[in-house]
Amino acid sequence: MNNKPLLDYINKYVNLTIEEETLLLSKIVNRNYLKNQYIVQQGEICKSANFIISGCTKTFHMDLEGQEHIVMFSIEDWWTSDLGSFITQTPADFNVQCIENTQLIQFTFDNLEALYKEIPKLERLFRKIVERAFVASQKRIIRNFSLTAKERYQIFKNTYPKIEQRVPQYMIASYLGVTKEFLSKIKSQITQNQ
Amino acid sequence: MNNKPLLDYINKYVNLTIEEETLLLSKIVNRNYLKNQYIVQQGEICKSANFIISGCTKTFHMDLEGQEHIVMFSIEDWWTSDLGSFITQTPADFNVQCIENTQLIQFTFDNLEALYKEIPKLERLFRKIVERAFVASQKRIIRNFSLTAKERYQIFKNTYPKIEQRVPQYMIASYLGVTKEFLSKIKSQITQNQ
DNA sequence: AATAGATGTTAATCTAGTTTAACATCATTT
DNA sequence: AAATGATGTTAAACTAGATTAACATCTATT
Repeated sequence: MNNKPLLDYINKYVNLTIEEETLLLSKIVNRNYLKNQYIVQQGEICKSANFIISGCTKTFHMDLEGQEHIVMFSIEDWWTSDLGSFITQTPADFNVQCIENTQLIQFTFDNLEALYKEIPKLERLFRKIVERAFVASQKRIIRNFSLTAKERYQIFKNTYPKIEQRVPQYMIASYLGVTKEFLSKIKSQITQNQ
Repeated sequence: MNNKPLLDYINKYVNLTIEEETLLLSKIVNRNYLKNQYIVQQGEICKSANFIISGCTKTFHMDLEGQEHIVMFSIEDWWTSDLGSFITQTPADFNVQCIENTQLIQFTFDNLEALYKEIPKLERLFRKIVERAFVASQKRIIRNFSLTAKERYQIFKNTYPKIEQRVPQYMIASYLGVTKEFLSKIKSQITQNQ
């Protein structure tokens, strides 16, 4: 049970007393997933908000043609979930699947609601988490309509160099919203110009 | 000073005492904007969260080529702001401009922070507002990559019939992420098939 | 009522990104 | 070491949507 990364993370936003920490830890579940396992499946209600201790996940939507569209990769010290489904307790639009063996800490919806009542300042913490998720979502929309695929790739590479190393090219293509063939073309264009 | 729509709205999420209502009303500003005036300008820090009493606004990003990309229209009983800029108090990515004369209620960043301290349950209210904004943002991302322009137009028409009547076609094209010429083509395709 | 400016349509040409398909490379299993 | 499957590359033909440009319609102002 390695809960330190979570407590360190929370302490960046709000200060908990020892009693509050103990209460919080009593409401979480530590869980391990194997590579390729699903944490959330599209169509089911997302039952937990998950803080990653180790590993890597992809969050993707599968459209009516059966095509995967990745919206996010998550690694250590990040959250992963279908936050929209979790928040509204309605069927998920996204799948969250492990692309490495992944160890995480889960907050169920009911436990989190109970925690809000007992530790109101967590309301502030989760407001800030949702705010950050919202800002990231908005920035992604802007990038998608105002930049070319090549520009988006370069920003991705600079912003998440660790992730670029860690996940296969065809998943990065899906994240960027292009085919793997076109990403291959972009990469050869970039290496030719330097 | 017509503050009733705001109080009705808030009461759907949290119950305020008379004293809390009075305190809250002391921290807001009522303001009128004329058609074409800007509530937020890209590059400036967004100073207020705005609740619309009457009127209509568009929220758009201007890219490096000078092209407008509308991400949202807002009408009565909705919020309008560059929420990302407001939350983080960093330069706005978006412009918010009135497309009709617009009457709104403004919360400044500092006043809202003060209100959180004095009325902690407002933390819950604004968590929920941000959650809803986040969900809408995610749904828009999914629509943009999994649907064609024609499908997106039909969803827009069904979801916001009032707005479709109220704003010019070229703004709807910008919202959908296509040129006004292509939207015109889509519309003639639709009318031909019925 | 005439002019100007804002909005909408149609049609031809163009392009960023897709599709298909053939082949290359690498790791894992038998 | 051979076979299988997962990943990556290249190139040709194709398409959704953009661009350009000419014209139509509708206001609002003088």
